[in-house]
Amino acid sequence: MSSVVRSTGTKPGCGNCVLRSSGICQVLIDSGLEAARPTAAPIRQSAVTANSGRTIFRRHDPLDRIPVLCDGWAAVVASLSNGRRQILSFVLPGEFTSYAALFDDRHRQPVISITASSCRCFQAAELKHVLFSDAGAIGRIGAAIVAEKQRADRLMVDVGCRSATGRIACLILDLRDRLMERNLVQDESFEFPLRQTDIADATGLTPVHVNRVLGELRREGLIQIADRSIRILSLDSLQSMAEQ
Amino acid sequence: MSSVVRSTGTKPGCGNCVLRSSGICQVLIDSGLEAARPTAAPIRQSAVTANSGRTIFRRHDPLDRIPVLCDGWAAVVASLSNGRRQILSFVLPGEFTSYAALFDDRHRQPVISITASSCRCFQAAELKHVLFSDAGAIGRIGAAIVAEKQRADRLMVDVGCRSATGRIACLILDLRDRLMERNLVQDESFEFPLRQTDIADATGLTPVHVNRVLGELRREGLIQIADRSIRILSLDSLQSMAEQ
DNA sequence: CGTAAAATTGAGCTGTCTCAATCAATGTGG
DNA sequence: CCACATTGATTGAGACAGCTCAATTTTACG
Repeated sequence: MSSVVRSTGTKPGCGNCVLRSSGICQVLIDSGLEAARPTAAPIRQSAVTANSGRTIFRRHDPLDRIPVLCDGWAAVVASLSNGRRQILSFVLPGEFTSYAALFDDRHRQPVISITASSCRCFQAAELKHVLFSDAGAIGRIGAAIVAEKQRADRLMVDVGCRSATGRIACLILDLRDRLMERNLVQDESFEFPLRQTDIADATGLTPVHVNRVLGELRREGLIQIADRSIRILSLDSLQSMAEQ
Repeated sequence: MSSVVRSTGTKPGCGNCVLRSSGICQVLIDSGLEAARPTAAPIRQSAVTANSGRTIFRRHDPLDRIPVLCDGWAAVVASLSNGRRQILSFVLPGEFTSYAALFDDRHRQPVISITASSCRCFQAAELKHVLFSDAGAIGRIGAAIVAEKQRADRLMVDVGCRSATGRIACLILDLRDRLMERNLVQDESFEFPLRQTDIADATGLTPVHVNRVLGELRREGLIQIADRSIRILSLDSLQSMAEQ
């Protein structure tokens, strides 16, 4: 079972940390967690790293430290008694697992690592104090909460209303857009470490069916997947498939 | 298209308003919007009423006034270009359409009335000032945000992982639980004004199929629907159907 | 090089959808 | 107060998207 997680004390140790390039990051930086506030005492923090496919946080784990994903991809999942899983959201570098964490005292859903990943875990009380005492930060957090809500709504619409092809195309395009904001898309190509079972769990489909749809998209020359990354060969076509 | 809405100026005029019996209501009351704070200036507010099946708020309508549903049921919906609709949430008396409204400047999704309904619309700036300046209120709002998120996650899991019967059973049980908190369930019977198309749009199913499933549940003696209300005849059985 | 995990492919099945018709309930205007 | 119109519920028959089970190939990795 091994929620094998290695805590490295108070040394963050984010390797090629992309925190700086994200929206949240701006909130944290502007709030003075980083260089912008070198003289003030930094918020106490610890680090957590995990290999791929591990449980980083369990359901009901206390949220006295609020994690921000530094490196790697993670996912918030919910499991059902009938054995099925639903991926509620993918967490990209520089993101909170959910903004609800800022208002909660424990994780409501397990968080798993898609790739090897590392988090910074900020002392909850101190983080909230910094974030909520600055009007500018509150505004940015509000915007981020709204963005998270919109993403969740979009996923809901996808799974509720779209065909298998549409759901998968939407997922790819959604990830593309999010990574684009972070400058992690080059020439319509970006990291794509998801297993087909992950896609299945996120879209409410079967791994076998995901495979067939991806094969179809590949055969039609819309996408190319290799080496844990994807290239969109025909954005227009993919967007029109996403409508369905 | 008639987003036919009648604004009644600054007189609330909630008939048999159940605002007091809800969780949010407590926030508002405790924050001094009502009797608890009779001497201070009340937050300026207006009222909006709508017949059933109308658009109460359109996408992109400004959120300079934040609505709280006083009477009736409403729903937040998203429509797709392919003609399908997804109901993102049902709004019960005493609830915000979404807590994201507190951080946003306009409605992101249309809100429609399921039954004839009425809202109080609080001046956004004043409401936020009252809510965010009181530590106790912030705590309660945080709890409500978490609860809303959990409900959205649960819906996501339902639509992503469950059979048609499971989704419908979950929907019924979810509404029951929410109404129970407000003391609106008597003897396992409660108001249930949803059309079968509403259930279909909320569960990602077809109205025809919803009809067949409801018929099955009725024939098996689990539920009884009549007169816009429902009675759960066998809670245990319904809960076990909900697992699927 | 060997083993395990992931991807791929095939064949058959079924839950849900589509199309279409009928019936019941609820207004609505004359 | 009735004839009619409209909306919602119900039922049937057939189609198909996506699922299940199972085998095979490819990839990743120690």
